[in-house]
Amino acid sequence: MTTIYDVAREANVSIATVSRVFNNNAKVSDNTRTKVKDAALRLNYSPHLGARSLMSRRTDSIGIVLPDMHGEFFSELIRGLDSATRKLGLHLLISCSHDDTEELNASISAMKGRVDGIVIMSPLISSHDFQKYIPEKIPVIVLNGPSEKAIYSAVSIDNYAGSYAMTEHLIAEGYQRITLITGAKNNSDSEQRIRGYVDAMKNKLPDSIIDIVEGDFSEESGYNAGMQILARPLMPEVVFASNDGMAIGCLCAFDEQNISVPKDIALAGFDDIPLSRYLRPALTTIKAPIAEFCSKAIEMLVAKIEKKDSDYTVEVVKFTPTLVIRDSSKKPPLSMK
Amino acid sequence: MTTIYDVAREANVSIATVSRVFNNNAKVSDNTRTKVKDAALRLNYSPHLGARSLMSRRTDSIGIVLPDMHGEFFSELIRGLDSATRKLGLHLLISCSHDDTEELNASISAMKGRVDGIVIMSPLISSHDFQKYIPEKIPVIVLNGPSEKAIYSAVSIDNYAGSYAMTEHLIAEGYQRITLITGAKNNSDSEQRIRGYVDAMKNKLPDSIIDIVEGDFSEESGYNAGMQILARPLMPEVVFASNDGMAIGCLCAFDEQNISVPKDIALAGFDDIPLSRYLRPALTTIKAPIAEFCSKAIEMLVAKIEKKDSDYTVEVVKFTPTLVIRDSSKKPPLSMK
DNA sequence: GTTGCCAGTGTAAGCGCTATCATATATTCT
DNA sequence: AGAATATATGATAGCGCTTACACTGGCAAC
Repeated sequence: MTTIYDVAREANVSIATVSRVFNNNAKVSDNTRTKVKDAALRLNYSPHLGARSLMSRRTDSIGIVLPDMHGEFFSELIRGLDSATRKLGLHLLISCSHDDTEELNASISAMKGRVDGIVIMSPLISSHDFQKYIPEKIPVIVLNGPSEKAIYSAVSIDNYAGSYAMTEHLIAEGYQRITLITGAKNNSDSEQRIRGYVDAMKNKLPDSIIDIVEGDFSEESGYNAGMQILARPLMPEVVFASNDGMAIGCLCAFDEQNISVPKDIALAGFDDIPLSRYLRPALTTIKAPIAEFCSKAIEMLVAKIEKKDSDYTVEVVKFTPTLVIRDSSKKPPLSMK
Repeated sequence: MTTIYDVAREANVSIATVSRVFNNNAKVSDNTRTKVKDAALRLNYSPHLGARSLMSRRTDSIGIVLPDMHGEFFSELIRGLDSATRKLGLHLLISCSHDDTEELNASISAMKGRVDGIVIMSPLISSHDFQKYIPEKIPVIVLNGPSEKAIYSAVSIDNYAGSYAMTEHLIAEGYQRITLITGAKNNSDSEQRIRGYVDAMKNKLPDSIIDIVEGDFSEESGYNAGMQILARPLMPEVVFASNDGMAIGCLCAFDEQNISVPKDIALAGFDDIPLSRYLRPALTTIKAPIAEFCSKAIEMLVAKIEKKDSDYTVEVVKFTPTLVIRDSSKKPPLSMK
C-alpha cells in the first residue's frame, strides 16, 4: 500500500508537504504542488481516510440506522439521505436494526469512530432505550420518533395530521363507514396514524363507528385485512390503509373477490410511494415530502456536528404531509350505485 | 471522549490489558477482565473503530457502489447485502454513482481506508473505466457487469437467459406479436435482456417481427411506451417490459385506454419485485434470487479479502433467474376473444 | 537451589495521517 | 545595509489503538 511517505520520497519533499497538497489549504508553491501530484499519480496514491480522520477528528461520514429496508418507502428514504449527504461531501454508513434493541445497540456501537453523527429511525424502540449506548455526545437526529418527550433533536412527518386530513377528506366526500387498517403493532408511526383517524372520526362524524383492522405495513397484511373486511356482513364504504403497500394488498384482495374500487368500496393509502399513481385505480394517499425531510435531517445533524459539544438543544421539526386525491377514493355518482 | 487510556487508569492496568479485554483473544485473568469491563462500563467506553482499523488493517466494512437507488429492486438489493454482511459482522458503506463516471470514481476514492472491499454495480460504466481509480489491490466484486471480458470477479443475474426464457414462454403460450420495452440505453442489463428476446424470437418464431420500443426502466417510460404501443394500427398480442416498474406503467396506460390485460393484450415484466404479485392482474415476470445473489457476492468478496494479495483470479458466477407465471400473461380461451 | 517454563501483565513501537512549531529563504521597508 | 515581514518547507508530536517483545513472579523439574 502506498503511503504518504512513499509519495514524499518520490517527490523529494517532506510528508508535511504532501499532506498540504492533498488538503490544498496551505500555501505550497505551484512547482512543488505539481511535483507532488505527479509523484502521487505515478504511485497511484490516495490518502488513507481512516488515518486522516484519526487526527482530524472528522470522518466525513454519517451513520444511518433504519428499522427495516423493505419496500419503496425505505428506498426513497435512503435515496433522499444519499442525495442530501452527497451534496455536502459526506458518506453514508447504513445499518438496519430490524426493530431489535440488541441489533440497534450493536449498530450504534459499531459506528463509534466511524461517523460524525447518526440518524436513527426507530419507530418501535424508544430513544430512552438506546440512549445509553450512544457514545457520549455524538450528534444524533431521530427520524419520525415516538411522540414522547424528545431526548434528541428530531425530524418527523406529522403522521397524525396526515391521517386526520385523510379521514376528514373521506368524510367530506360523503363516506360514513370508514375502516382503518393499522400498521405494525407498537410502531409509533402507526400509532399516530391511528390517533389521527380516531380523532377525525370523533370530531367530524361523532355518531359513526370507529372500525380498526390490524395490519403490519406489509402488502400481505393488507391483503389479509382486505379479505377479512370483505367477509363481514356489512362492508365499509372506504378502507384507509396505513400505508400504500397495504393498500395495494387490499386492492388485490378486493379484485380477487370481484369487488371494484372505488365503485363498490373506496380505498386510500399513506406515503405516496412512486408506484401509487400507476395503480389502477390510482391510489388516493398522503404524500410526505421525503426529500425535504431528509435534507432537513442532514442539515440539522451537520449543524450539530459543526457546533461540537456545547449544543444540547433539542429541536423537533415536523413536516406536514399533503393529501393526494386520485381515483381510488372518488365517490361514484349515485346513479352508478 | 473516553479512550483506552482512561479505562486503563480507571481499572489500574495498562492499555495493553484493556486492549486484550476488548479483543478477548489473549489470556487475561478473570479478575482483571471484570475489573476492566467494569471500568469501561462506568466510563461508557467503547473502542474507537477507526483507530483500531489503522493498526489491524481491517475495517470490517465493505463498500457498496450502486448506480441508483430508485425503486423496489434496489431496496431489495440493499436489503440482501445488508443481511449478508450483518451475518459476518461487517458494515455497509453505501454510495450512489448515478451512472456518472466522475461520481463513481469519487465514491471509490472516498472508500480508500474505510472499507476492506468493494461491491460495484455499474451497468453503464465499464470496469475498464473505473479500474484505474480503484486503490491498488483492494478486493472488488462486480454485480451484473457488462458481458465484456471480466477484469474483476463478478456475480450476475443471467439477464439473457431470463429474457430468453420469458420470450420462449410467451411464444409457447401461442403469442406471435411480441413487443419488448427496453431498459435504459447503454445499460448492460438492458442490452442482455434485449438480446435474449431477439434470439428467442429468431430461434423459436423465425417469421415474426422483432418489435422493440424504448424505455429506461422507470414507471413513466413504461407508461409512455404503453401509450405509444396502443396508438399503433396493429397492437401486439403481448408486451414484455424489461422490468416490473415499466410493466406497471404500461398496465396503467392500458387501463387508461380501457385495454384489458390479459384479455386484450398480455403483459410480462422482469425482476419480480415484491409488489408484482399484488398487481391486478398479477404480473408474470422473471424472478432473480436476490438474496442468494447478494450472499454469493459478499462471500466471494470476503474470500478475496481473507486471501489478501496473491489472489488475482477472476471468477464469474451467474445466477439463472426463474420464470414466474401469473395472470397477466395468461392466454384467454378463444371463446372470450 | 538453580534452571526452565508459563501465565499474566507492562512497555513501547508503530499504523498513516494532520497540525504545530521551527527553520530557511525571499521580499519589503526604513 | 539591517531589521522586519512574508512565504515555503521540514521536523516532529501525537490521534487511539494493536502487538511484538520484555518482564515478573509462581511453580514443577532436575
